[in-house]
Amino acid sequence: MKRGLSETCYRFFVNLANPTRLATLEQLMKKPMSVNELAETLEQEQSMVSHNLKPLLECNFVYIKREGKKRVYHVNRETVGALFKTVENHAEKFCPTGGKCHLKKE
Amino acid sequence: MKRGLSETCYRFFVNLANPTRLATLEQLMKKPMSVNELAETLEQEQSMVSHNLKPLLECNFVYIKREGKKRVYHVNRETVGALFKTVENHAEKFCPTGGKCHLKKE
DNA sequence: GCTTTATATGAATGTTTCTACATATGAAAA
DNA sequence: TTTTCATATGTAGAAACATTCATATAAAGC
Repeated sequence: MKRGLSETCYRFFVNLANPTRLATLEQLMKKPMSVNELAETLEQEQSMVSHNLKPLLECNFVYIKREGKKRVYHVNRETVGALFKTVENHAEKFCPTGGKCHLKKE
Repeated sequence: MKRGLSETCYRFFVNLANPTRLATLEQLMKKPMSVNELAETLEQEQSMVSHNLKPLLECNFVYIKREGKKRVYHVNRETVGALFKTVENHAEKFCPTGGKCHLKKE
């Protein structure tokens, strides 16, 4: 198959196409957090959060700063901010349901 | 799990996290095309292209204009252009491999 | 050096998603 | 109104992913 930019895009979007990782990014947009803080906030197990932080880190959607024993995760605002803005705009303008189309699934 | 905007984002990104669909969008950024034209360009089967156009259509990443017997697909430039720009920028600035990290997989 | 705390990793399981092939639909042309 | 062209849909098997629980690592404080 012909692949240009889209080959780069693929890993990028695969990484984002996960509810835990998206929720993680969303929380980190509010403020930087440690793994356990994230686990509490997201109401997920710590191992789950760790597993999902790994690919986010590899693609530099997040980065770490050590603080004592903790590893505080920060979001890459430039990229993630732009993405979220694009999604919001798209949902507003192009989704008749205002981005709630996933509810169809039920 | 806590979900806000990220719930909207999820379907959005799941839709994009597919090589055929991304390649489709990439080609449609060059020019509008019919299904068979896309199939040829992408070197994929027509049924495969159709299958993958469906979710893109549902989320309004693309839209159709009839032309005779053909259904010509157009890309939503506002959204897809913004996304591709964000990915390109991210790859340039934040990916040490220039977005070629997927090659690691081999 | 030992213990504790914080985080990461491994592996098994179940679920989702992709792909391919076969077939159906539907509009236009004849 | 039959044929043909263009596209869409159904479905089964394979592949990829997510999730969970168990366990490993690694740094900090003692």
